[in-house]
This record gives sequence, C-alpha cells and structure tokens, in this order.
Amino acid sequence: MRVKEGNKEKDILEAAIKVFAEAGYHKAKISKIAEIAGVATGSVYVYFEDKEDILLQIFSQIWTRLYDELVAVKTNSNLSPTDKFEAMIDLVFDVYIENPPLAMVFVNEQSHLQRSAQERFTTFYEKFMNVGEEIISEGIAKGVFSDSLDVGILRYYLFGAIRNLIQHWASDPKTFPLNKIRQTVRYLTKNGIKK
Amino acid sequence: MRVKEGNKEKDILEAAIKVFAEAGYHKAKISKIAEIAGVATGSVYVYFEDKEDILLQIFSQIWTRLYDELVAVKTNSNLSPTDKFEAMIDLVFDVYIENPPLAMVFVNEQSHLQRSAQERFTTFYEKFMNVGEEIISEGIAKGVFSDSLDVGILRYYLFGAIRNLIQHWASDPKTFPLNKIRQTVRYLTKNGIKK
Amino acid sequence: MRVKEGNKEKDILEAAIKVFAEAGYHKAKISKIAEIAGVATGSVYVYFEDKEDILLQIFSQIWTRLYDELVAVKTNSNLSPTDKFEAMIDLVFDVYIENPPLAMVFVNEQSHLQRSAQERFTTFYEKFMNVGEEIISEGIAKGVFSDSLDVGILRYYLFGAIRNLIQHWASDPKTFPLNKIRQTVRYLTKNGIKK
Amino acid sequence: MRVKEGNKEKDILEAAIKVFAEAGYHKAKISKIAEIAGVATGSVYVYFEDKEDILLQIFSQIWTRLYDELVAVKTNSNLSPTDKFEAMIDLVFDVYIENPPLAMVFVNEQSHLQRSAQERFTTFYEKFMNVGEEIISEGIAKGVFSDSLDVGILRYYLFGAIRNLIQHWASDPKTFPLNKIRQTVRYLTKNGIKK
DNA sequence: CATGAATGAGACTTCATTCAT
DNA sequence: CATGAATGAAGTCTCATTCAT
Repeated sequence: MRVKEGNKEKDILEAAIKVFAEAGYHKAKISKIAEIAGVATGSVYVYFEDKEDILLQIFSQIWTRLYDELVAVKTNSNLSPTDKFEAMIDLVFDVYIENPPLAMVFVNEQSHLQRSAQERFTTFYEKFMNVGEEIISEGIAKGVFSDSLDVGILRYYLFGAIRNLIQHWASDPKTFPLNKIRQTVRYLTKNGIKK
Repeated sequence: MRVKEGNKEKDILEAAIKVFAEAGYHKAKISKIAEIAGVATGSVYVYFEDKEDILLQIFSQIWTRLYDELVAVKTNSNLSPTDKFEAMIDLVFDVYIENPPLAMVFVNEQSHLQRSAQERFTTFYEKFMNVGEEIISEGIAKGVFSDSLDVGILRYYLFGAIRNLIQHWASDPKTFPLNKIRQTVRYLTKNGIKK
Repeated sequence: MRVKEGNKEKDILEAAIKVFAEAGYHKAKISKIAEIAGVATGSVYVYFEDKEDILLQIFSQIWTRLYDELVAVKTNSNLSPTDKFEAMIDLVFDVYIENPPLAMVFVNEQSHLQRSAQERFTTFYEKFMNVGEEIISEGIAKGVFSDSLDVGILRYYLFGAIRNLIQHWASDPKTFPLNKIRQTVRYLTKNGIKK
Repeated sequence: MRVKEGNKEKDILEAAIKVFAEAGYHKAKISKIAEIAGVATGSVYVYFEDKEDILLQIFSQIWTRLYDELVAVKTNSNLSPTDKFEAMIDLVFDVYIENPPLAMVFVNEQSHLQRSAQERFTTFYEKFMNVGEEIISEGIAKGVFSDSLDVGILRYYLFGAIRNLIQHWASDPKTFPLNKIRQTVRYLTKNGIKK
C-alpha cells in the first residue's frame, strides 16, 4: 500500500482546482481548500507561497503538459500540417475531458493571473503559443494553409474560440456534447462558415 | 432640494469602467470609483445597489447597445447574409474601439457576473446571441453558409474568438492594430485556414 | 373640509410610533418614518431635532397624558385610596388598549432614553411617579395600605410588572386578554399570592 | 500550533458584559470589546458568530444558571411552596448581586434579543419560566397560594417587577439597598399592598 | 514538517443629517 | 416651510497569512 506521504502538495492542488472551479478564485477560501485536501490551513503555506501561487501552479501544470504534448505533435514527422493542426485542437480538448473542474479554472481565472503575475504567467503561456504558431507557419510554408492570414492573430482567435466553448460546456455539459463541439471547431477552423 | 447637477450616475459608471479596467473587479475600491467620479463614497449607493450592480449596469449598457444595433442589422433588407454577418463582427469591434477600458472590463469580468448574477446577466447576453443565431440561420437557409455546422456552437466559437482578441488588443494595443485583427477574423470566419 | 396643514408633526410622530414598534428604535430608519408620514425625509428635521428627539416626544406625550390623568384621579375627593389605586392601574392599561404600537415603543425603548437623554427623560417620568407615590402614601396614612412597605420601591415594582405584562400582551395579544391581565394585576397588587 | 492561552472566550464574554452594560448593545463596538478582552478584533469572530451571538451567549449563560438552580429548588423536598417561592425570588437577585453590569445587560437588552433572535432566545427563557410556573402551581394545589390567579400572568408580573427594580438598582445602587428591595418584593408578592 | 488559533488590515455598506434650491 | 439628493463618518465582518508549539 502506497503511503500518503509526500502527496500533500498534490492533494492541495487538487482541492484548489475543485474550490476555484466552484467558487471562483476570489471567493475561494484557503481554509476550504485545506479542509478538502485533508490538511491544516497552515500547511497550505508550507507548500505554496500564497493563494496566487496555488493558481499559478495549476496553470503551470496545465501549460507544461500542453506544451510537452504539442512539441511531440510538432516533431512527429509522420503527421501532415493538417494532422498536426487537428492534433493541437484535440490536445486542448483532451485536457478538459479528463478534468472538467480544471477547465473551469483554466478559462475563468486566466485574466486574474495575467494581471497579477503577468511575467511568470506569460512565460509558459507564450511557450505553448509559439509552438502552435510554428505548426501553423509550417502549414503555410507547405502551401496547405492560406498565406493571407496573420498567425499571431490566428492563435488568439483559435484559443479564444476554444476557451469560450469549453467554458460553456463545463458550466452546462448537456447542451452540446464535447465531441460535437470539437467537430464544429475543426470544421470552422478549416473551412469557415462559407458553403 | 439639492438637484442633480451633471449626471452623477453616468460619472460613476465611467469611473467604474476605468477602475475595473485597471484593477479588476475584485481589487477595485468603491472609494476610488467615487473619488474619480468626483462624488462622495456614499453617493455611489444612491445610484447603485452595490458593487456588483455597477458591473451589471456596465454590461447591461453594452449588451443593450449591441442588441439594438444587431437588430437594426438583421432587419435591414438591403444587406445580404454575408453583409449582415460582417456587420455583426464590426459591431462588436466598434464598441471597443471607442472605449478600450470598457473592452477590458467586458472581457475580464464576464465570468464573475455569470457566476454571481447568472439570471440577470444571461437575459441580455442571450438576447443578443439569439439575434446573431438568426442572422446565421438566415444565411444557411439562403444557401450562403454551410448547413453542416451547428449555429449554437458557432456563436460561442465566434464570440470567444473575438473576445480573446479584443482582450489582447486592449492589454497591448500596439502588437496588432484592431483593423488587422478585424480583417483576420472576417477571413478566418468565412474561409477558415485552408488555402 | 379640514386641510392637512399643521399636522405634519403629528403625522411624523404617528409614523414613528409605527416604525419604532415594528423595527425597534435602532433599526428604524428616518426615511421610512418620513415615507409613512407622507413627507420628505428632510422635513422630519424641520419638526424634530434628531432621531432621539422623536422618541423623546413620544414618551413626553405619553407621560404628560398619564400625569394629567393621574393628577385628576388624585385630586378627586370622591375616591377612596383603593379606588385611586385601581384607577391608576387602569390609566396605564387604557393608554395601551387605545394604541398597542405605542405600548411596544413605551416598554421597549425606555432604557434607551434613560441612557441617552436621562435628564430630559427623568423629568416627566418622575413627575408621574411622584403623584403615584402620593396616592399610595395617602392610603398608608389612612390605614388602608400596609405601612411596612417602601413606597419608593413599590412604584418600580408595580410599574415593572405592568410594563412586562403589556409587553407580552402587545407582542402576543391572544394568549392573555388585557382585561384578564388587568384583573390579575389588581388582585396580586392588593392581595399578593397568598390564599 | 498556537494553543489557547487562558480562556479567550470567557475574556471576551466578560469584556462584552462590561461594554454592553456601559454603552448599550447598539453603541457597543466590537473593537472596544476586543481591546478590553486583550485580544485582536478578529479574534472575537473565532469564538462568536457575530455581535448578536455574543449577547445571546450572555443571556444563555444567565438563563441556564437560573434554570439549573430553579430546578434544584423545585425538586428539593425539604422546602414548602412558600420557601420555594422565596428561593426563586432570591435566585434572581443573587445573580445580579454578584455581577451588576450583567444585570444591566440582562434587563436592558432583552427586548433586542426577543426581536432578533426570538426562537433561540425564547427557548431558554421559557424553560425557566415553566419551572417557575410549576412551583406556583404546586403551591396552589397544596392550598397555600390563591387559586383565583392565573399563573401564566403571574410569572410575567413577577418577573417584570423584579426586572424593573434591578434595573433601577443597577443604575443607581445607592437609593435602595438590594436587600431592602428583596424584602419588599417578598412582602408585596405574598401579601399585596393591603393592610 | 504540521498545526490551527490568532491576527489585523481592509472595504463594503448604512443611514442620520445637511443644505442648495 | 419643504424637499430629497448628497454626504461621509463609522463599524462590522472577512480571511489571507503568521507563528508558537
């Protein structure tokens, strides 16, 4: 049997995701996070600098994973630019299918971090975005994607669209199944709305 | 009796937009809003229920304007579905070109309202969205837009994309000029990324 | 037709009795009193010094009436000491039968005035009490009432008993009819509990 | 961990009695209570829900003590109905002889609690009163007390009389010594005013 | 490392009172 | 006299953070 030693940090992080998702960052109480994590309030400060640091770690975790997987996609020589593009979209969706509360935190609290921890936040955010840009640029270079669009803009366009859809899905999962959303995103992104 | 001089309600609303944009809703202080508006702290409560009510009025104002203008677009029989669609996108951009801090508040604090004042918020949000959906549906019916996409999903897709772009533009207006963003959004939405 | 001129002071006083009775002095709002009185908030300050002054006027009014009537009783040579004593008790009850909300204010807010406006309050309170004491002393002198009791204490005893009963009656008039209460007070005061 | 030193809860309660007695419930400041108790303002909220809860605990404490002692009196088979009745009166006086500020709070702030925390308040108030009623009923059954009086009314009569006397004594202890008051109450209650 | 009692700064909100009209 | 918009002082309560054990 695995002893629960050394997992407190993870426990707190998971509890925080739950509490942030339900209450929002500002209304979330450290004491509630500690309670759910099964530790004392003070213990939270053994593992994290302060409340914001918890949020930062959550985002760091997500982005690191997204980044690693996106790099794997990008460097996979078996995939066409279109395949890579689709894999990129899938990546983002997959993270949230596994953990809907995480999706809530991700989409809702981003702006807080951008304001308060801009530098630390931007670092991993940009790293992911840059790889995405490279994938798209590669497609343009190979003549698969239109060269009349600005990749810098495209990345925010795409990410915002997905973020908003995930937010709606996370708050009301029944109206649109995630697979339907994913298909529509693929279609729209590739073809636009024109017949 | 002491008669309203000027328009204190409007002054407070404008001050609030400024303060919310700079500090974010939660860190914004009522006393600061009052100071900028040039009124006493207590006067804020003559015109607004509480802090949240101020935010709600800001959103209500934006959405009401967007809704009214979108209805005008929709009922304008001189416009083709594509024209209407483009006009809809322009509409959203125009609001923020006029008032960048308003853009910040609009994109950053939406999730707060959705959580705390869901019902009141959803009302005007949905009204706008429904008209947008009708414009798109009209285009599909006329065979201009693809019938293989879900309009319900499309609206969140499109709105999320625009929202995210505006957020980036508002926080860093120099990297991408708003007109370039607008053109890219039009292009992507209509044609997707494929060559 | 009588014009409503010159009655604003009375209107405010009556409204105040209603509001003080329902909400208690501290939670009563001047604006609410003004609203019920049918005047503007500011007009309250035309007729009264401040909030406390309103309460003081209410008490002053009650005590003045009680005092005048008690003096009439005392100086009525047709009445025996026992008659006078009973008339005194009836006096107090009669005020509240006519106006239950007044009873609530009278019994609940007395301690506030004693603390804040001791001097002004004590004046009319003592005036009434002194006449009461004289009636009792007269009964003692005539050998009708026991001479082994302290009249100074008796008056607080009696007044407290009545006050508490009226308070219960005012907050829940159905359990004990006021006449039953009055009879019991007469019986107890005269005979005590012994068989 | 930081362990409770001394008894902060008790310190706060005692400080509150002092402050409530001097300033009255509504003008009492939490910060003042904390200062006197020697704790930080926020610590008050570690031990009590809110300001009203402090008052409620004070009353709860008094009533619980009174109730327990009254039950002991009632079940003491060595005492006659008259003894029990006198012991009941003594009980109430004894509480206040020990702690005059407590008397002030008890008599002055009762009506506030009855309005705001009616249910919780009524519970322990009624418990005491019911035992008192039983003692009196026992005396009636044994033919010692008059059967022509309503015990329900008697209890409010008696309690009101004592309350008012204690209030006067607490605010001005020199005019009537408490023992003199107590004797008069006994006399009046048993014999009434008749010679 | 772990604890959780204790802290105290901070901000929203209330509302009696004022005063320009 | 009458008004009611405007004021601003004041105080409750919250909760992230600390630290003695």
